[in-house]
Amino acid sequence: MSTFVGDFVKGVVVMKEAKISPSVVRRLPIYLRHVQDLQEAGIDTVSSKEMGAKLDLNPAQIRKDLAYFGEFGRKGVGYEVEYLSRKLEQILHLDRQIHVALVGAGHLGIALSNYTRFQNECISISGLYDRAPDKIGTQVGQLTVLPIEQLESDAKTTTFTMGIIAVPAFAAQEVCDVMVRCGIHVILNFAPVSLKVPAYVHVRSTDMTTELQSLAYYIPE
Amino acid sequence: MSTFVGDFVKGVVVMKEAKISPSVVRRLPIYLRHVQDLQEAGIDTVSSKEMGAKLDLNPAQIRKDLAYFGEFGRKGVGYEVEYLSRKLEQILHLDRQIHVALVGAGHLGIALSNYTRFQNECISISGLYDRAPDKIGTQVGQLTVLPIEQLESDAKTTTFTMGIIAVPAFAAQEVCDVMVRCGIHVILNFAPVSLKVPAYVHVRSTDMTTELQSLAYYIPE
DNA sequence: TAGATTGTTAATCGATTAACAATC
DNA sequence: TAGATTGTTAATCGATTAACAATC
Repeated sequence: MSTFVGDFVKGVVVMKEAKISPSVVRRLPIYLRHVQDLQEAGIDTVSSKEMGAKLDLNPAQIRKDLAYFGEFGRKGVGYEVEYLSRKLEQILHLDRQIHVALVGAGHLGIALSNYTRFQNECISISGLYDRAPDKIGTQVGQLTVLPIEQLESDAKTTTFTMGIIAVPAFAAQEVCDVMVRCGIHVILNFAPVSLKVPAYVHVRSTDMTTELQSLAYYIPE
Repeated sequence: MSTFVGDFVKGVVVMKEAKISPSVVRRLPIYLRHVQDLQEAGIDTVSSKEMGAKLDLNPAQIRKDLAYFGEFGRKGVGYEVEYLSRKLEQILHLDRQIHVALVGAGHLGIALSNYTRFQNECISISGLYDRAPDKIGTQVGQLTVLPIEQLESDAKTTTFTMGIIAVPAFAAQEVCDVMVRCGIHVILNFAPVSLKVPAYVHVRSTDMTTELQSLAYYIPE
């Protein structure tokens, strides 16, 4: 059973799913990939113990994570691989096409657009934008780099559900604002700035420099 | 004052710095970047309150994080920007040259090697390796793609202190093993596998697909 | 039936935030 | 001096792990 919390909105009880913690959500794709691998290998049942050993995670944590979304396993048996895979896809919204708007056609942007093209069927970069005149019009895979001004009008015909920001720090907030105006409420930001967004927008920031610098801490003397 | 823990090794008291939590370490580069920005803007003092507002972090957290490493601030005044910047560089080992071995000259590898070249002075990709014969010998920036077999011998002349794995999942563990044999004890892994390493090796794994898929969870219905 | 494994509650561990004495 | 801000302890919050009844 999933956990529910009741909410009162203007006298009407609105049932809303309990907020799942970010740490749990970030593990879901790891589970998904693993059961997909198992599926390909023709294995049709897996226990939390086996998954834990392979993924280097605590079996109790895996069971607890999955149990937030339903009762997917069978006691004494484990999880049916195909069923779990399908359920995880549903939970992660990977059962539909996800159109991503990518702004920034520099090295990183190009790598990202090539990368996602090969890795995901359902997540695809559907628009690649930049500001630099020398980049606009160039071809990246099957995409043509478009002027950033065009994003807002494109968003009227293509339903972008995710945005990726791959521009320099100074331009990131502006790009972010455009995305929010376009109705993009989920954003992956590679610029080293903390973006200001309305509460309903979900931003994750990550950047190479921060990553490398924090790892440098662990270099032995 | 930094916190110390005493350890008994063969009857001799060895003072060892208390292990700093990963969450703290990951915030340090964010502080560093901010004070570097302030320095460039000619500002010479900053309070935890001001930093918190800008970086979207709790001021108490910033003070506590910094206090693990020493008393860097002045009560009633704040932190001296230049001093804090220098201290953070020391803590993160960014006061020395860091040679990175990058394995995998695909789109991601190329983007990374271009990226780090522009962003960091002290962290530099000093060797770029791949297995594919059609990639070996090609030029990426000022680097020539070398055969992966050469990494072990190169490691005898260049002291690689970090490794980046940008190869497909199936090849990642093997590359990781080579790095560990080369004395590389800090590894950033972009392949979607959980790598098995000896306890003294520090690995951080991140990958685009997992990142995008977990974000997809937040797409509104 | 006996062994295995889930779903879930309770216990533990770790990280964040609040509060405040010390002091610039 | 009065106001500001640190460093640090205590309180809170959240995430992980252990334990176990239920049951396949």
